Amino acid sequence: MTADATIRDVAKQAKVSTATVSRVLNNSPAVSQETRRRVQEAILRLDYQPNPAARRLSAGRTNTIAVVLPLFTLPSFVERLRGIHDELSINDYDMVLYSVDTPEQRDQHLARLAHPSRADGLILVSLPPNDQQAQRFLETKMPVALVDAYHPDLSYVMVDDVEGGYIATKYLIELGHRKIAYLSDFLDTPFHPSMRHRYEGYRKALEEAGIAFRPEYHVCASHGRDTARTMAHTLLTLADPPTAIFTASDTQAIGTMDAAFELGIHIPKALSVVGYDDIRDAEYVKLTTVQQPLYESGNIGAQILLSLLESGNLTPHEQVMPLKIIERHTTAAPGG
Amino acid sequence: MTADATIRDVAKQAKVSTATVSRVLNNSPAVSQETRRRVQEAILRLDYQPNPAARRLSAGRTNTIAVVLPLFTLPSFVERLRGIHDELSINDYDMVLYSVDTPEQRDQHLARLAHPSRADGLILVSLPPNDQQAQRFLETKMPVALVDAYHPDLSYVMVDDVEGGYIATKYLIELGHRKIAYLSDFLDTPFHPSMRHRYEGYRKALEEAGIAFRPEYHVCASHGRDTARTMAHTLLTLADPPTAIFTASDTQAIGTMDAAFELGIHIPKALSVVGYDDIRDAEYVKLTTVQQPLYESGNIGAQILLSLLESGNLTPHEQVMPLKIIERHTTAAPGG
DNA sequence: CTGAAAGCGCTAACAA
DNA sequence: TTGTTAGCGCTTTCAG
Repeated sequence: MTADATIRDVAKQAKVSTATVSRVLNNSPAVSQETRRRVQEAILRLDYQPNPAARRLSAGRTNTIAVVLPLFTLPSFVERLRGIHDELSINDYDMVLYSVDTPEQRDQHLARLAHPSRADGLILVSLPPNDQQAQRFLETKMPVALVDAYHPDLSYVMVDDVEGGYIATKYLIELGHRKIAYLSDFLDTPFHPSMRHRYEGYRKALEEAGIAFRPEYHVCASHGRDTARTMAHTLLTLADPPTAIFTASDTQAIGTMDAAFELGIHIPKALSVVGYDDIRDAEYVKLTTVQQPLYESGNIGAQILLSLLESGNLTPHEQVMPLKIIERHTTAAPGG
Repeated sequence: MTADATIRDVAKQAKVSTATVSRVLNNSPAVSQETRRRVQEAILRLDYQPNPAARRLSAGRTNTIAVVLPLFTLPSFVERLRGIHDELSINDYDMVLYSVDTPEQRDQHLARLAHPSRADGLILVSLPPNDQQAQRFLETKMPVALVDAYHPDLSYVMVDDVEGGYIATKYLIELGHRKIAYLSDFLDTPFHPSMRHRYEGYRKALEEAGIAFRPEYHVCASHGRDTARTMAHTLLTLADPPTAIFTASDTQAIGTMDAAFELGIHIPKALSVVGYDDIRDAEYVKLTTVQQPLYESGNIGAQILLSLLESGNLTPHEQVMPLKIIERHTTAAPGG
């Protein structure tokens, strides 16, 4: 009742050796029914629980997966995390969380976590490692799965953001729009190559439709509803304003809607807006947007990692998740 | 470069004993400058990292805090979790997450986690343990902090929901309302005594102002925007409808706004609405609501737990966090 | 200030 | 099928 029972106490109680108790603990088939029963009874009676630290030290595996992700204030992280958690939990792995806010923190955590004594595997969410780090993982044989991040040498589950930019723009084109602007974050931000990809998709769809790209139709701003409002304002007060605006995020789409409202521009009659992400607010404001499977991405990332662990084989798995347009009420044919 | 360096390798390299390396690792003052330097150099050269499992086993502490919380799909959990994470991270504790969806899962996790070999301490978020579980924690001397949950024998950080119901109602009364309805979840749900508390606060404010409670002004529904809309509808089509509705959550407030919109009832001119929680959407829809400090609650919960660990003393700390009304645009004087 | 040595609680050969 | 035993890598007396 006081000090915790150890494997020795159980052995004594069941009148067997600790090795046998260990066998029962690990479901070894090489134990007779009767012995197994006695041991289990002793375990129950003593309320025995194996000491995880001892187990880890002895067995050389931690039964722990480290999950590293930035901020986790964005709704998308939560959903991804849930997907990861559920899969790990089913497979009886502990999930340790490391949140990263700066590149230095990222480097520091990744360096520490590259040691196999820390975790059996790593999941990096929205956090592409650099080449040196990837190399390190390979050298230390640390299994890694990237979720919403990419590195050529590692397993990943991602969305094709070029495709995302493409389908959003194409959707607008098919609606009849020709004057389509793109409002985004700055294209080359440290953690987010996706920003550039979406832009490329936008350009590609335009080109395919034979619509000339107009530089004044592409504006960048740091992320946020207010800055987006400002940028949208300049877009909408252009001499020849766009009839549709595609934004790199729902937050920016909402800022764009604010600007349209201020200027008395009716959505979707006079302006179509397409966002990206399908955050919760998107539903509330009836925003047409590009949706990616968040929960699934995390879940599949965890599955990939576990399969890596099981096979002991580090051949990278690559999984591209589908993206789709969710049509709501912020888009219509131009002038319609 | 291949197999991980151990403390012995470092000792050899630095030409000292493993005990000395251990001392350096643990910042023991009993090491000479020169020796310390040599050891640190060896550590660097070998890229040595102490094996956490070995450390835990030997030292008898895990350097890990387990955080148990339900669902974690609600935005409030994320904020609380961030608060917890930041504090633990600063103090160099690992945070292991357990998500709980059913009472059985809760019981199972809590039983396992009550063993000191699992974690140095526990934080339960929005998850009140039952008496037996609390008793267990006390017996096993497992330090526990409750965040947004209450048990008389354990440390906790909470909000006073009676107070919350009270200030919301009183705010409406001071605005001049006399016909104030309350729309809530069912009062007695397993994990949420807060529902009943808010109701009590509502009753108390009414009584204090000499306003008779009208049973038809109190409606309950399972949580959700749509069911809230339905219930608000019945409230608003009463022969003598309320001029203000206080809801037990922002989601329900938004459902209430939906109903008012359908019925052509202007907010705030013809109807005032006050929510509870201050979720992100609340800001978007300009909802007046009762706000509680989410990040801080988690942060302080972690602080309390760490102080429990340090002092080795399990005297419960009790922390009540302030609640406040955030005035936005869904409230006004009646008929105003 | 430093080292030798005894564990921490478990697993996994290896024997029997 | 079961037991004996040697570690896993570290911390911590206890001597010196």
